[in-house]
Amino acid sequence: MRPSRRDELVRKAFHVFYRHGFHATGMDTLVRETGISKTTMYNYFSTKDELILAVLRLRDEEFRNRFTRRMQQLANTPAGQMLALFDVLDEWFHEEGFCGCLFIKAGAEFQDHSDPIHVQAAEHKRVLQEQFTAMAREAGARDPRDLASKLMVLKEGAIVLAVLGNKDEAIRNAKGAAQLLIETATGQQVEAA
Amino acid sequence: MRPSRRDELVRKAFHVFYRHGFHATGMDTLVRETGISKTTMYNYFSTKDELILAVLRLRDEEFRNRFTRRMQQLANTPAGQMLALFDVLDEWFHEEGFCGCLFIKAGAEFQDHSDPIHVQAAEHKRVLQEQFTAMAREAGARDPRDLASKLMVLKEGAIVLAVLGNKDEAIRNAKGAAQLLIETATGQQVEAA
DNA sequence: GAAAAAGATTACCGATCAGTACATTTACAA
DNA sequence: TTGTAAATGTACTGATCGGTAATCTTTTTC
Repeated sequence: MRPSRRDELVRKAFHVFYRHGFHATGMDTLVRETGISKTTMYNYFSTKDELILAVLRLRDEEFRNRFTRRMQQLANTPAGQMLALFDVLDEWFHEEGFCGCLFIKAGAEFQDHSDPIHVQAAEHKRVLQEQFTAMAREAGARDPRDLASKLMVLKEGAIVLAVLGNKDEAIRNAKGAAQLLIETATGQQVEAA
Repeated sequence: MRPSRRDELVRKAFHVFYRHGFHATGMDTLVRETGISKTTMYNYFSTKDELILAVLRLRDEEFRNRFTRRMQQLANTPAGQMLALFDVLDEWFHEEGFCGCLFIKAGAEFQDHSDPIHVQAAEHKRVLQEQFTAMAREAGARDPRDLASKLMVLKEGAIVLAVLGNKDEAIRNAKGAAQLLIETATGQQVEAA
């Protein structure tokens, strides 16, 4: 049981689900796009939902790792790193193939709150918010959870409007609002990169 | 050609699409849920996509009417009315059957930017932002479009986190951030209702 | 080099997909 | 009362849905 083949499936399935949606993508489409036979898929995952869950888990880990690492690269101070979230978002928005947040899509397509896929999507947001809360605490915010939650609101809003509106306007306004919030919450000036 | 029957179809189709998604809802499901025969449906709309477009148009009009009217009811000053957006959102979040924004879902399920359904969803956000811009101008904001866009970001973010996280936390933080933004942009104090 | 594990191939299952054909019923207007 | 159009029920199309079974080929492992 090589893990590489399974990872390859999950990674390619992510791209198809991300671009075309979960319900709109059939297993036969995945066979065609990935070149992996259906038998092999169902050896690794007994249902389509389990494959989707595996895709969400992989994306969750990679997405959070990438964002936190890049935020730390772009600024020195904790407060600056929080603001840099919106520069990382900016980079992401302008990548080729960007079409929104996989977890927002998952939450939208699997609305039932008891559905494991919905739960997994919600979990991603919860963990991310906890990471932001830790950063806000480091930055000396009066109410770290409060600041982190407000930045989360700005982040999700920016993503939605990047898809349905103007990327640059969305990120500019989200970042502007974030700067005001961070400065108000920490009492320190933060320079926009 | 009575318009009431067609409206009834669109209205009931909205509820099913809203709750279960577009791709996940088949035309046979709509027949079962609405009690309207498939033949009648295809008399009014020649494709499923056209029905979806009609649903979006109806929802767009009713949603914007309701929100602007309720915002005006809840506050007297223009600035207060803008902040009241988040009280109206709060009411909406706690309605039975709330499960997010139909236009965010439409934009997520129909990702192609040239798809008429995606265009229609984006148009809803654009018109709403124009309405907010007019209100921000009335409220004396230095840069009305800037304030309106920032409030849009907060609104969309609150909706996403109301679905995938905690409704009360989302609305509390969005409103708190909005108050700071409105006061900064207009230079006047705004009381939270 | 042989056993065994993994993958591919192909064909298939019943159910559902969007959409259509057609004959029947309802409702309203002349 | 009759003519007409809207609305209906039923049955159907070919395609696709998620998932399975059996057979064959490749790769790994001892």
